[in-house]
Amino acid sequence: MSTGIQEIATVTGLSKSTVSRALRGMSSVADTTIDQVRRVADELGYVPSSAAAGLATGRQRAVGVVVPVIDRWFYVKALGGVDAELRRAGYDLVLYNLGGPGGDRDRSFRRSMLRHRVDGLVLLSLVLDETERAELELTRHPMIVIGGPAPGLRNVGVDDVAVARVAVDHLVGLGHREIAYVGGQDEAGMNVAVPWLRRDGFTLAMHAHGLPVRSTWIADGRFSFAGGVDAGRALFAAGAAAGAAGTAGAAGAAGAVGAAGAAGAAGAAGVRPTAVFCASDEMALGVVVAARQAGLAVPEDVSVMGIDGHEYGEVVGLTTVAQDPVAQGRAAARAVLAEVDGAEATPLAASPAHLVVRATTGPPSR
Amino acid sequence: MSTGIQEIATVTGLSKSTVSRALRGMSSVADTTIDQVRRVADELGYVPSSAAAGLATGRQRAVGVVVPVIDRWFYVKALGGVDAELRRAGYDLVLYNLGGPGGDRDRSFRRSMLRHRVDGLVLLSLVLDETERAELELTRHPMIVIGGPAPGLRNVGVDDVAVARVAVDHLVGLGHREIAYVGGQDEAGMNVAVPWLRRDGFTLAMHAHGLPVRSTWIADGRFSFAGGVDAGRALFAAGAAAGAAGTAGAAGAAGAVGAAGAAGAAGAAGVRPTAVFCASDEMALGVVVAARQAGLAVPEDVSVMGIDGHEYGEVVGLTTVAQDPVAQGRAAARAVLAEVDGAEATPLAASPAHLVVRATTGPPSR
DNA sequence: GTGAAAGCGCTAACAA
DNA sequence: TTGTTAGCGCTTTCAC
Repeated sequence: MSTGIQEIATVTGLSKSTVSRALRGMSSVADTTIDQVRRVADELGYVPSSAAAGLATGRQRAVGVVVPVIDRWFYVKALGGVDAELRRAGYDLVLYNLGGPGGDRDRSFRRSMLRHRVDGLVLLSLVLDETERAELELTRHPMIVIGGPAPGLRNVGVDDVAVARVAVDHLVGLGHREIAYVGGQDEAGMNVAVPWLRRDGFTLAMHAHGLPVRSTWIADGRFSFAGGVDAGRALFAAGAAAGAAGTAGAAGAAGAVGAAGAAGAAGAAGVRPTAVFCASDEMALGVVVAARQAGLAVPEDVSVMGIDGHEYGEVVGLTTVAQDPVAQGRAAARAVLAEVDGAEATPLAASPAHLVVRATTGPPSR
Repeated sequence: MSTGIQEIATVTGLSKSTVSRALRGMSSVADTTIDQVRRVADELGYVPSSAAAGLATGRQRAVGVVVPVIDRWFYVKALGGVDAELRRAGYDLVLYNLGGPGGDRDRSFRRSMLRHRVDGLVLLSLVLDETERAELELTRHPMIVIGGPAPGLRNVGVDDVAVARVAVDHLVGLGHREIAYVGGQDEAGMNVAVPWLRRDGFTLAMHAHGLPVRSTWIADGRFSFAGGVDAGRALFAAGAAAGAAGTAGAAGAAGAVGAAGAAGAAGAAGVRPTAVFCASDEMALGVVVAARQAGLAVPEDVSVMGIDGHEYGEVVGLTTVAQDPVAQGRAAARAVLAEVDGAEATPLAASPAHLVVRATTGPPSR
């Protein structure tokens, strides 16, 4: 096809090797030679072949990122972080999207999927089964997971149990005792560990404070905005009418957006919680919408908080325990890259997360 | 390193060529041979080398996707669509993220970036300058852009002017005459064409209805949620106090979320628009928040609509002109794939978009 | 239906 | 500092 290293060699009268070295700017080549080669390469419109280089070196200068689905805030952010670090190192990023539960997860994992196209792998929040692990191991690539801990693999991520504790502590510190939890499995994300860890963290923290965890206050928000709305509706169905009249005027603002009929949703019987802790900001945002639809003022009637540090939450004043997925992505990328370069696989520290108190949490009114 | 085609050959007593053919299931190979080869390959844990195959065939079975930034709703969705189609075809997806204005766009475009690692390219909403175009052309890869039309390249995307017209028609049909527009350049997205086209479409449609386009009602929402909030605040600053008292009770719901101080923002002097048309749902969502913060009921005091079909908008009842970025991604991927396979580059039809009337638009109250 | 041999475009010893 | 010589692991004529 097009121009190869050979052409440059003939044009310059140099050998292929020298051209190759010059192109890579190796110090053993005369500066003048380098310049000349570069110039000729430019004139000829030379485009290097990563396949050839890869074949020769055994290094593809690319790392793969496996995501359960892409359209999730956390994955997108983490992907961005991985990407930034790879770009810095001159590595390409090959995206392997499992496409959710509907996607042919099995086939995707067929070892041929990897085909030695990448030198390492970053797995986003997945828990692999034995077969999958085995197939991946087969490629002998450095691997690291972002998100939940995975057996046998190094991982970067926050301490989910601790994060949940921080949230509960905040709420309890404000005076809340009736705290509901919105979590649930992220079916689409196929992430198993994180939801459980956060929920366990919630339960543990509640127990630590001597507070009861009512089963009717553990709602499923499917880790999505819409799921959060649903969970909120269920949670607030019980005492909706009461709260509305009391504070609607005081809040000073009204929003009719999609409010119709919300109060009619079926919900847990009994009293309404004074605070709702959500395992993700997207769900928390949904719960806030549900609260408004149910005629409840936030945080006067009910406090709501999440986990993540989502941009929308910032704009809207959502209290949260913020983590930094971009940094996690970068850290993961650096780790694989280091391992690709032969470094020892040292254990990784938990990523930081910190409480960000904004406008959706406050002391309970009763 | 590990197992190659050769090992399988020696173990089975066949030749490399036959093994190669068998592995690819070519019809010229005996079925029994195919089975045998496959079995041995499995036992040996054989992993094909895409680099070697690529070198030999000149085909990498991978296509590159160039995005200005990844963390934008549209790009993520489109990326998902491209990915789905590529996976179907057994192609890998190499992600080239320009990383926004801060990212070294120039360096990224260096032709060596592409290195023949991919057989084709899908460009998300970018307008390239001459140099960039030239460098990309150099690789002689089939290319297609998603989003705005780009000179000299095929593109898939909605007819932005028409979409804006549909929106304006809807609003005018409802009785609105005082319509504001929230658009602006998406600096991060580095997309030039689309914002202009939508704005032009808005202006054109307004003129067609004989309606005035006030310059103070053309606000910059930076194509983001936060930008939408800012734009909305500016737009609503003028008549905030008046609207609030009138409808707060009627809306039946109150939200205190981050409401403090919004009314104090500087805004355009004069009267408030009765409707706001936003060039994206994210901005529209922001405008809705700003309206609520300004004490305005939606759609009683002001109608708001966007473009996109964002999931959040659905939950929240946002009226919009929905497009399908996933389908656009698929279409683009199919087009490159076809061209990679030698098909003629036939022109692509505009992608469909349709009005989705929900709860944020209604007749004007004055 | 299978084998032999010649590369694909580059890098990497080893010489010079 | 530069050139020579082998491959890297696969596909692909062209024979058999």
